[in-house]
Amino acid sequence: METRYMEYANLLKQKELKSTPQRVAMLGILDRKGHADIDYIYNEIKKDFVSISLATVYKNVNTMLGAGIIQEIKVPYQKSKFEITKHKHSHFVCEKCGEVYDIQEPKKLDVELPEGFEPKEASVMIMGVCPSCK
Amino acid sequence: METRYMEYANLLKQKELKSTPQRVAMLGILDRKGHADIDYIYNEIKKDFVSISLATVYKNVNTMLGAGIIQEIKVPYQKSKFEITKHKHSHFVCEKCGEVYDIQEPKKLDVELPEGFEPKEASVMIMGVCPSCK
DNA sequence: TTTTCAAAGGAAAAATATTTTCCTCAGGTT
DNA sequence: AACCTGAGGAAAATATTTTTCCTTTGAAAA
Repeated sequence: METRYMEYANLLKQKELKSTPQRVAMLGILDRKGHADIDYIYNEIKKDFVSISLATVYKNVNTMLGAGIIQEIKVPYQKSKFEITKHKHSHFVCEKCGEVYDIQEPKKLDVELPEGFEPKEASVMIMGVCPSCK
Repeated sequence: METRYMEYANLLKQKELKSTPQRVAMLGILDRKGHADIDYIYNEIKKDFVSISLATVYKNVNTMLGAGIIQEIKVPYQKSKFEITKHKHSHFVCEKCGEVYDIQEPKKLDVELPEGFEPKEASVMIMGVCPSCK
């Protein structure tokens, strides 16, 4: 996965952020897990960076959110999860295990908006049971 | 609005919860505002119940959530808001003022789910600009 | 009505969660 | 190699939410 690390480093630099081992590791964790909350990221990264501070994880999450490198997903009944920004998509959340999955967004979505409402974008979330939990 | 208070009282009793003036007031605030976060509810209710504890607001929100009387709405970039449970609907969130509006849900929603995913329900949120902010 | 009792309210403390401060260190440029 | 700004770590400060403990009250029963 050497190449991946380089990708993350470049991604950070493109956004005018310093590429640090901690940030690269965080992106690696998010890439592998798909969707992770702060605690997951912190516990995972501690395996490689034993003395990393939780504050660093928070600070990097906020910085990378601000740069648009990652995005926050607010999930019902759970702490927010984060994912690396990619092509627009929707989410499926398993109500058994809580796992979040990316799914393709509906091709079209006709919502009836009252007069004067200007839609900019839509987000769709499906709750249900995932294959592993059936 | 006398009648409304009776409605709230009955609503609580139907769910086996004690009807207290504080709970009735909270429901009244939610009904009037539509969607409110903890701080809004607390600040509003303090006008009538000067010495109410923030803990009481939290406890009642959790209790009424558990009973299904109210529901939590996780809004991007904001603290969670709560609303009285009503017929199923979607939400429009104004990215300028943060206000949440109820809108009718899309008639149909065809999402392509990978094999093995069992959808139970969908939630749609539209971000955009509301009439007041245009 | 009065009595009764579990559940609710209030105050304060505790537990969680997140951000900030402050100082040292390191990434990336000169 | 030297420089400088931004990043990391530790700890403190804030913010948020829950719990504890004791008093009060809603509402059912007597």
